[in-house]
Amino acid sequence: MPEKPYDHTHIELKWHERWQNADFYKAEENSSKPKFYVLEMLPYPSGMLHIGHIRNYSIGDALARYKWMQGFNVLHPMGWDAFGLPAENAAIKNQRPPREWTLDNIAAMKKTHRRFAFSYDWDREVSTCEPEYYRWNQWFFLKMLERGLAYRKRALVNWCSKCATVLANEQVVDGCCWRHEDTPVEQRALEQWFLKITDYADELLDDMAGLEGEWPERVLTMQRNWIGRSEGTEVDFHLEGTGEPIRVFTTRVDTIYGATCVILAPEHPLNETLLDSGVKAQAKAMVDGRAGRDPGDIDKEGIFTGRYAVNPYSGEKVPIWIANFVLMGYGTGAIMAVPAHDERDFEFCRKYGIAVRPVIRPADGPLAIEPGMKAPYCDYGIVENSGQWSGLASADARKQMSAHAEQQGFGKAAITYRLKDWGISRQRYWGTPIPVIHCPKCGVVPVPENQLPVILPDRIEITGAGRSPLENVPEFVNVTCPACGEAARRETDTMDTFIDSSWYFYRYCDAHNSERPFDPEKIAYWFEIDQYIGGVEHAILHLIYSRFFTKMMRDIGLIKNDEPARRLFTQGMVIAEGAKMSKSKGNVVGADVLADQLGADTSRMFVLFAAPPEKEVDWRTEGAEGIYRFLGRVYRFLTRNTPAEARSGESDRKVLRKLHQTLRKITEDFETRWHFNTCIASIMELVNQLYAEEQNISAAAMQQVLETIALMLAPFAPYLAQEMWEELGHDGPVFRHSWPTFDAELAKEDEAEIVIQVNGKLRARLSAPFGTPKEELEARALADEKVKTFMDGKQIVKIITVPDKIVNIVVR
RNA sequence: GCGGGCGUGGCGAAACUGGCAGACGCGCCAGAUUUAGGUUCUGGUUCUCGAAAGGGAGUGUAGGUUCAAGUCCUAUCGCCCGCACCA
Repeated sequence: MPEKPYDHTHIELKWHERWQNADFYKAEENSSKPKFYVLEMLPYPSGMLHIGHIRNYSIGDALARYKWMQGFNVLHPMGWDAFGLPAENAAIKNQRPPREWTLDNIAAMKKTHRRFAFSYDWDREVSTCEPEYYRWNQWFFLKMLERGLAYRKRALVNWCSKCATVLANEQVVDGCCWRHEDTPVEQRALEQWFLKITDYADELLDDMAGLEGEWPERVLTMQRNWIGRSEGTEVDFHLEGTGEPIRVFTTRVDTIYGATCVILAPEHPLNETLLDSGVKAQAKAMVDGRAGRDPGDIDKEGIFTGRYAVNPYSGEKVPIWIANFVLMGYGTGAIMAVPAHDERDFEFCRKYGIAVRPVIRPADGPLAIEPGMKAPYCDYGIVENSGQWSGLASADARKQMSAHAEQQGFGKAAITYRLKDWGISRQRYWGTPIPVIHCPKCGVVPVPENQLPVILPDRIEITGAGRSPLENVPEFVNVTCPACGEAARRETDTMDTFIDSSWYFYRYCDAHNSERPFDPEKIAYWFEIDQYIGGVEHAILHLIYSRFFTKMMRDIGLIKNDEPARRLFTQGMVIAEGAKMSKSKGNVVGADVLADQLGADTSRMFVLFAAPPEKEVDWRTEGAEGIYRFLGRVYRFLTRNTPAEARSGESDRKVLRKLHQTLRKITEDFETRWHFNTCIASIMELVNQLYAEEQNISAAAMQQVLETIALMLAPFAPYLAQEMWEELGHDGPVFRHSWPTFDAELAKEDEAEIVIQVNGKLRARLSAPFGTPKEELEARALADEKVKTFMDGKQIVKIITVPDKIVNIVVR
């Protein structure tokens, strides 16, 4: 048969239309099948088409198709995309989300998402921009409010002047906004809504033990650090004169006899009364000087307050300082400085001439007192010069001294977390409105459940003035109080969109439920997620929030699982122009162009071929032609060999062996490593061999090989695979066909190739049947002419033989 | 400073359990087809000595273990990521 040229545009358009119009790929759920849940992408309002996600698409996509062909029920949030239609498709490609939030852009976005949510044929979709999704976000909020898990307080918050909104701690990167990396975050005092994620700090930490081995170690470590649990003691020093307590937190109460001053954070509340106005200004300057700077670059600075505090253990009077290295956000915002045993305290006290007094000695040495010491001394050992605790080991002293503080009422053992409650108030237009009403008489009143969802007004003006644009919409703001009926104001803050992503994957299981967020029975069927795929960049934001939400939903009785995802895979990012490809940077052009020029199959497969999925890749398109060429080679080979011609078949054995070896490699890789780059390489090898043996393959073998190639390509290049499937005389979707099984016997080589080494260097090879005895292999090796020349005049010391593999002759 | 990871051709990479380093692709070189270019097909392509056969060296660097090391161990240099005055 004459071959046809590979016309990707024709093929992709043809199947695009067929897939869109028919209910070709309608989800099919069968309780007798195993389930498999792939999640690889967050439904950010603007995230759908994001190039940074092309790797997710490709990985999760290929995996989902494979699992589907294996006979699993697959729930895949991208709906039909999972079964063929890539996001880079022309039909939706122009709906790139707007970068600047103008009214027009928001209108466009709503349109995009409406279309996205309703246009495809899979009934599990959900869009976080939809009113129904607002309803359930708000419903969760009210549940948390009932349980005291949501609360409002005036707090110093992170503020990005470019976003004109508040940011969560997790959204502050190097002191700057995560979306504007050059804009230092300011601190402002505002009334804010918080979720009490700290209630779950211990559980979030402890349950990580069960994720060990299933989640990347790196992610678990990051979460542990983020939660930052540390055990210590809270102790009240007393302000000299008034006796007012100054509570400090320390992990080393055993060193308290070495405390030579107390240091407060510059924003510590006590400063209000402690400092005169000149010093207050200096304290303010300290706070400002710290913003947006790398802690390593900031010199320690302090100011003596002129006041003193009394050590409750020793009764000693020590000076009170304020210093820029003490953080209000951690512990109590006040510390005792023990310069002899802490590096930072040491540096500070040396600078300001404050006494350094060791109280710990090594277990096997004396207490060293060197006036000119250059560094803090001996971490753990025996406590000395510490009243009744002298002579105890550090650890014992810590316990006993904590207990003492509690008995005497001036302190207690305490656990401190770095994790803070999650500030969710945003002054944006596009988040879920927080469903409460502020009534002058009744205070904060929740919106009754039957009035949900509170939806956003259409007519708004974006001011960027640092107040929610909703405040300028009277018909939104002015309401009557649900409790007393008097005039009241609606809350104008909206929720952090990380709320959406914290539970969206549950909603995928039951997207059209109008009674509840989802049906618990459906969740019980699908959850936990078997395999979650996402970028490392979510290690502490999304992946802590969603774990928190899961535990919260369990506690309100909706679900049974403690954790959202059993296994997590973090894929590498796509880097362009030295930076992570991201929608806020706008450096996301490449893949669209590539898909236009070479097609969706090529761009998808190219990304998979570039590197293993956990690795970062630099986005570059040189080399994409290689993939295009390969797909063309496959297609041309197919079309000139269908129907297959009658030929000798003398290469059948060889070709089928290669076929089954390839199939084995891909099958095993899908089960374990997902190194699709090598899968694709092995298909290329197979095709190269087909070209070489083309004239000697029988018709039956040809048909079998081509069908198997179509099936093997289906996860990677769905359009071409589908086209091949049709050319080979099959109806229906190629994904409906089960994944082919490899035959280990057919994959086996006839003979083993034995490598002959002399002193570890390759000198010859020979072929021998599998299982040839050692002695025979050695005899044949020694008889080899080449080997003889290298042994010439030397003594054989020993011979190491690994059957079917290697003979190493050691000579001297 | 603490924690994690990575260093392999001109480039992306492969080598999964210690057993042939560089699969596969890009790029480059040559040949065939073509009026030519492009496409396609075939062959070559780590470095180095050699006309060739063939030899030698080679996985950041220096040691070590082993019959055998890209892979294991020790030290060291470089790069990347995360955390960080966290008391």
